Amino acid sequence: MKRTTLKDIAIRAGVSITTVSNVLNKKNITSYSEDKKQEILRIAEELNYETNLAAKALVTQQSNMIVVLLPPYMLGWIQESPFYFYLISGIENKANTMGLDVIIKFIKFSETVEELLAWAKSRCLHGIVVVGEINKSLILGLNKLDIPIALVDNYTQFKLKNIHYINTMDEYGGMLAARHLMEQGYKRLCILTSNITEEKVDYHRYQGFKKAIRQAGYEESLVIVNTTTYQEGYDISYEVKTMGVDGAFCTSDILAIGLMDGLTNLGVKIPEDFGVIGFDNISRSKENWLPLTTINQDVIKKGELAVDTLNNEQSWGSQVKVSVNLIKRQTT
Amino acid sequence: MKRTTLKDIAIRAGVSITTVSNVLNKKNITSYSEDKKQEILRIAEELNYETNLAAKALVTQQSNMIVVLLPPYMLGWIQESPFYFYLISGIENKANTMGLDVIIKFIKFSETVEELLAWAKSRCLHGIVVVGEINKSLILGLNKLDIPIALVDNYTQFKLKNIHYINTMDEYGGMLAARHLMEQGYKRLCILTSNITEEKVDYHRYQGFKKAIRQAGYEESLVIVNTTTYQEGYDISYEVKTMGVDGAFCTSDILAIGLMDGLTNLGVKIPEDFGVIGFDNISRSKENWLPLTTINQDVIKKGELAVDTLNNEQSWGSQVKVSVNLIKRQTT
DNA sequence: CTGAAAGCGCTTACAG
DNA sequence: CTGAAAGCGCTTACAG
Repeated sequence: MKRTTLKDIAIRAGVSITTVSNVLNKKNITSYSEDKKQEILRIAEELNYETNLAAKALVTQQSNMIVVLLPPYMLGWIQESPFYFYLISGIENKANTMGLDVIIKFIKFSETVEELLAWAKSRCLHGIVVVGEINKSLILGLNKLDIPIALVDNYTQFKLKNIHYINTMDEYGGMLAARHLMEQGYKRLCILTSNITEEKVDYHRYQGFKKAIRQAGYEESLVIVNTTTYQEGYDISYEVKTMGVDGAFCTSDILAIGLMDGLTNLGVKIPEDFGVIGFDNISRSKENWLPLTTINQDVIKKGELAVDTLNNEQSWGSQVKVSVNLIKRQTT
Repeated sequence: MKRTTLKDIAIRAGVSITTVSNVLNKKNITSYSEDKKQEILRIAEELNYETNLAAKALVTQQSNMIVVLLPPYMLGWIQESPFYFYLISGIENKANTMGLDVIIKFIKFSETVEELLAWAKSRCLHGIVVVGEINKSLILGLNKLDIPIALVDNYTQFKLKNIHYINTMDEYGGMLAARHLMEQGYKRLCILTSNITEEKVDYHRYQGFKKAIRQAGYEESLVIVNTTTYQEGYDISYEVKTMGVDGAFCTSDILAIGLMDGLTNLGVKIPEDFGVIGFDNISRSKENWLPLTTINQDVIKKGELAVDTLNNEQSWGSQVKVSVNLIKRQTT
């Protein structure tokens, strides 16, 4: 079953390939008679014509594909929540409305920057969405390809052509969390976070939390975990219990749930004796034996925004920030 | 920055494009002198050459891309677990080792079969992986494209060229669940499942469960839920409690966890008074306030197998079945 | 207003 | 052993 080409249609319609291409691509072209246009459309339909996108890509130098690059640590994390799946669905959804397809690529630990760049180059991508923290030289390398890049949840500060940032109001979220805990009467607060360096999302959540606490004249304790996972939260619960604090802000929901299960197991009553608040509002935070108070962010929207900014030259080097809000449930 | 082409290399090396193409593509071609080969490779490297995959696709009629098609109901489900994200990572991982890229596509409710077929046709796909239940006419339509299709967790029975099935040993898993419940001393068992029709995964889990129960001379009760979600499990718990049963097999882990939280909330003691077993072994079943006994399946492997079978003409129309095993935790 | 022709970058018979 | 040439299916100046 050979596929129909423009030539087939042209022959059948008794016109040139140029004409067929024009009619098919430029919906409101006026230079052809309505009759001729209808006839060509009819034949295309009849012959079941579909553009060969590879051919189109070759001549236009544009593949109509974007790629979502997921850093290696992501595979360990998806275990924790379908969070990034939502992000991807947002990306895919928006991309589709723009006639773009999305390739998904999990970066392997064994993959070198060069290999990745070679790959990206060969695909003539329309854009790249990078999720989370990623090798800086990779960003710089990708940037040399001269195609738009959207960095989601990434706090590097490249003020470059083609580079866009999509973030959450992490700092504000941290403040909301601190204020809520204080409002609920908790007095000795701690924050559980992963290693904090300036370029991490958790750092900004921590900064907001700290500011609000200090403003109120309180002190905060800092607890560093390796990764913000259920297991880490659970395992650290004994330490937290013995610290003499009565409230905790965890930089991810799954960490908060682990902590809360651990504390409960140690006989700590939540929310009576101890308040817990998370961040993200993953579905599990609601669907849990004790629904979790958390900071909500719209991750699907983040995905959509990422695709949007790709074509927006105005936003080169600048950050788009998605808003957050507090969702009070039963752990505070 | 114009990209390097074969022509650029050919000129620099003083050979023909054909020669360059041959050297670059056929690693162990012998017809050229080692010196010349090295020289061409060196120049390619120096000029930072990368194949233009669009051009290659055009001439070979093959894009080196596969697509993962996710049915519309999937978006509601991912909420429940990162289960399908794992599947995709398995697919992506295997595909990458074969030099294939994977496009991800969430089918929208508003999308017609025709639109989908038109899209698939235009992309010159190397293969299609379909996840879950999907419109039969879509399968048939895709099949007309004459490219390999792997159906994962799909129980239709098309014995056609290019059609492959990847399933789990669902029936056997159901049997394991029933036997385990009985061994643990539970006597009046029920199964919670979504609507059971022959072409659904849950149907087969139910069949296995029923068989084992009947073999043992017991009777089973059947509880139908709309979707196998946490909320449904939680909401049905009162009904289950009043049914006079002392054990339940839920066809998904998340449903089991919902049921168990609901029952616990009603004062039912698990596992003392009531046993619960799930299916899938999602990460949450382990990382839970009360770890869930469940039937484990290797979903990453399923993804890898799906890609594998794509190129295997032997398996047209036949089913590959991934094994399962019981994981005893604290709910039985 | 319409179409012949060049060209996108590659692969692959085929001729020398 | 090597390369000129055709061709994959499309778009787009440009000429008539």
